[in-house]
Amino acid sequence: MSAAAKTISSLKAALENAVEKAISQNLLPSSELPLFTIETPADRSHGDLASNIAMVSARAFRLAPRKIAEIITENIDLGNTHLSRFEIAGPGFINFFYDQSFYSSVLEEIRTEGKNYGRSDFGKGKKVLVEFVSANPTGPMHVGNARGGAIGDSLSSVLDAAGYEVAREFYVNDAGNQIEKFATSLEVRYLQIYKDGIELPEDAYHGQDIIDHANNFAKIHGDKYVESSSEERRKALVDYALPLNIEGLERDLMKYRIKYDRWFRESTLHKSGAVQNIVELLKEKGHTYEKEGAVWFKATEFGADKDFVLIRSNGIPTYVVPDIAYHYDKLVTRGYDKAIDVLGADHHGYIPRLKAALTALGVDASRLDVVLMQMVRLMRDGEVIKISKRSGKAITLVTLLEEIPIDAARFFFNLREANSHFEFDLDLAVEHSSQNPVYYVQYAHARICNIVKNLAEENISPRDCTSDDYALLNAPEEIELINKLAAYGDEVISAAKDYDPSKITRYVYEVATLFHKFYNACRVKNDNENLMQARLALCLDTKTVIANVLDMFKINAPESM
RNA sequence: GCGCCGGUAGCUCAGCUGGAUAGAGUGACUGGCUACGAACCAGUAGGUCGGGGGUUCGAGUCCCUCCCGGCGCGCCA
Repeated sequence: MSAAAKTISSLKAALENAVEKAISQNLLPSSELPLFTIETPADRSHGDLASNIAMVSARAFRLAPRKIAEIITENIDLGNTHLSRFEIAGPGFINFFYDQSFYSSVLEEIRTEGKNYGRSDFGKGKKVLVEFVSANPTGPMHVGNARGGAIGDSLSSVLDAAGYEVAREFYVNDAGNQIEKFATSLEVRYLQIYKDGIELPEDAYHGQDIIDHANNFAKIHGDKYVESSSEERRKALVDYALPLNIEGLERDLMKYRIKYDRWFRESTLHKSGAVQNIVELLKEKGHTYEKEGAVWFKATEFGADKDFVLIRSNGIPTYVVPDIAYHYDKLVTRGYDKAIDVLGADHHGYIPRLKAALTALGVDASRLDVVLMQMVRLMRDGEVIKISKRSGKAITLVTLLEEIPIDAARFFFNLREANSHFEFDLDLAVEHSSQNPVYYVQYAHARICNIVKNLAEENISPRDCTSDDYALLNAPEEIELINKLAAYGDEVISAAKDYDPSKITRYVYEVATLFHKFYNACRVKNDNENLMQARLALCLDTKTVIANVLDMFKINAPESM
């Protein structure tokens, strides 16, 4: 447990003991203590930690909050809490202040833990499967996938740091209707090379990539498939193009520094009979009925807003069935404790259905969590770029990554919480990339490396510091920076709890801000050797925290820039 | 029509399970390199937290209602 977390839990115990003691001495009436909080006030003049214990218990003890606060503080024992001073303020807050031992222990902790600083066993090794991007292999990825990729990959890393056993997975939709559409599109484009008057259907894929596939296919096989059966032709085209597309997805995501533990093929669920099995299971349990030749699932009995079709009247399952089978596979067959899906907000209506089906199958649906991601609005020249899949004119992930640095893309797409509507300004990301917040953070890291280098050239190297050395760090800029570094472990846990890795992006930005302020206010190199070493230690600890975050998010932490 | 998400400074967004004077970046204006990198820092200006009710010691945060924007509501995926 980090020094910060330890202090909070010991303070909580001290407050509870003080109340107990006061009750036993009849200073407070015997009554149950309501839930109270301990938090870090926004304004540090209100202490390092503040509790509302006196205010929330005013009713229970039938005393004025400030009076209760007095009684509690008269009976509190702050030994071993890293807190020495307190004051009663405002409507009845009790504000506590760290003593010097707190700062020393934080700095010492970071120095010893190094790369492990911030990691915890909060998740207790629970197995979680994070599925993200899972773009259709029928075409290139778009900007929305860039956001999904950054969020999913970063979330996985955060969960890992918080003590979960994490696997990353990409679900490949290599079966079903969209593959048929893919086949149709390829077929038309191929035939168009040799014949006139063949139109591409409105709802087919209109992108240039389909035309390229058809042309390349024709270069290899010529007109061999023009006169063959449509079935044969479509199969040959899909067998040619689909693997290329899947390889492309893998390659492009790798370029984006995303490496999956597994690429899970939808087709394996069909081959293994898992899809059919789901329908059979639901039928056996009596959760289905037939209507107009189709098989329906009684989803309303399991919390969904309406029933839905499992097997169409033409005998083909709807897309939901393989999805149910896939999640059943994650949670039951493979036994993950949690399945987390990062999905676009346009899928939100389908989540209750999926959960209803899992419930009907006897799976605890709360084991499936969904991180909904709002759409990205792409801006250029102050105007929204409309994403049109039909025309194939969407900005692809590859194009985007050619235009902006990977570091910037990963940082930028993980800067805003998933569930917020997000505007991506291409002009800013491309033309003014030096203003991108990622450079601000990287610059802090590079600055520290530079300080260390300069001192080394003067034969000054870091040594172990004593608590007396650390005690010299008492400028407001120094104290604030240490406080921020101390909070890292809790920030990771909080981000893991909320499935919100963007909190850590914002956190590391704040660390950089406080470092830059410190840098401008306090010179590391100075005449007081002890102070210089203490500041050097603070620099190195800051570097550790920044590097840990950037490594976690697979963003470069440069020594110079 | 029903459901989900959002509406906080000119713009883009934070605001932890309701807590003390609502924050940051960016844009505007003003300062700071003969000192460890100015890709930085300091300062000024800018707010009826979409509107209106309610809950309580206390509301940007919870409840109700209305307005505006995005997305869903298929035998598409």
